[in-house]
Amino acid sequence: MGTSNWLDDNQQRTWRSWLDLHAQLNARINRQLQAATGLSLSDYAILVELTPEEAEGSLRMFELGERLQWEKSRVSKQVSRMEARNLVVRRHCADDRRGAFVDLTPEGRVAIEAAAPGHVELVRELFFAGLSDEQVRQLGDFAEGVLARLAATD
Amino acid sequence: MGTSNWLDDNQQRTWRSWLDLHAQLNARINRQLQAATGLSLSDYAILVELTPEEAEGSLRMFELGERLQWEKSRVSKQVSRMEARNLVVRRHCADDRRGAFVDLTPEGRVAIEAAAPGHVELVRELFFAGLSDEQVRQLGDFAEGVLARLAATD
DNA sequence: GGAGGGTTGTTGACATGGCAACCATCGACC
DNA sequence: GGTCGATGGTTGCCATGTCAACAACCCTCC
Repeated sequence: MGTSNWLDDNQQRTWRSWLDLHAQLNARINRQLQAATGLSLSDYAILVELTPEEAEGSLRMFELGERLQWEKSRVSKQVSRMEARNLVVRRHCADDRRGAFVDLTPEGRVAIEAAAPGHVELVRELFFAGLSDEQVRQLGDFAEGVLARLAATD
Repeated sequence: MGTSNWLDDNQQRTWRSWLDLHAQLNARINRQLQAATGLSLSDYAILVELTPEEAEGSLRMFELGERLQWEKSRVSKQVSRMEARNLVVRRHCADDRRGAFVDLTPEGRVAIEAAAPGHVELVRELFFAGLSDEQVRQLGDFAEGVLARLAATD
């Protein structure tokens, strides 16, 4: 238990706007993405994981789960939905017969490449506007600090 | 369209950890709250709005919606769920026969008062740990800045 | 005084996410 | 080579949130 048992006004204000910020920003980005490309943020997240060169358009389910920090059931359902829309395909894994790969389809690649510029633009415009490199770094440090504490307390 | 069409490494890292942070922190806080008190974050949010003195334990539906920036259907359903658990009650509004008040019940007040300390403690521990007043202020300014931009672009 | 447009709130259909139970398989160890 | 705990993945159930349609009511303006 800390010294004081409450948040001071400053913290209160920051916490409130922080919560608010997340809700608003998320909603806005989701809507933009949905309207412009038909993708949800979750679709986008999966596709982003599958595009880097080292992934070669293919990852195991559990790898997706680890990278995104998603529950395995969430990954499974998300992939099912995306498979139904031809954005990805499941492929059996020879080494481990329980396992499954998720492959990016050509349609999936087209979709992410079409979606990325507008999405990134919006993020830059709303989130990074007017921040100096130094401020961006501080924000990143802060976020990583909290994440570290989250991981530490498990 | 900005000069560059992508995020630099610094921004990339910050954006990633920001997204991650939110997902993790939210999940953690929700679990703690749920486990310790049986309340969800949404329950908590509603109760918090109803407790300040100026509210006197009673607000109109639409006021709740405005303060929390929630869709009206979300408010409606959330209140229904909470009413079923005796945390709040709906009350007819005499002035406007379409309207409804939401009143905090004694059970609701007990619940929020029991939940608050542990919740706040966790927030302080995870989020504010090690931040100076000045850093807290900067964080708040940043959040409010983004919110202002969100509001401005509507 | 009533027509029309904006509010307030509810509902239903649907998409999403968490949790727990489950199945199949793997791998280590005896 | 069989047993057992851990791992990878799917499924069902439930809670939550969005959107669109609706119903009831308010208010303004003619």
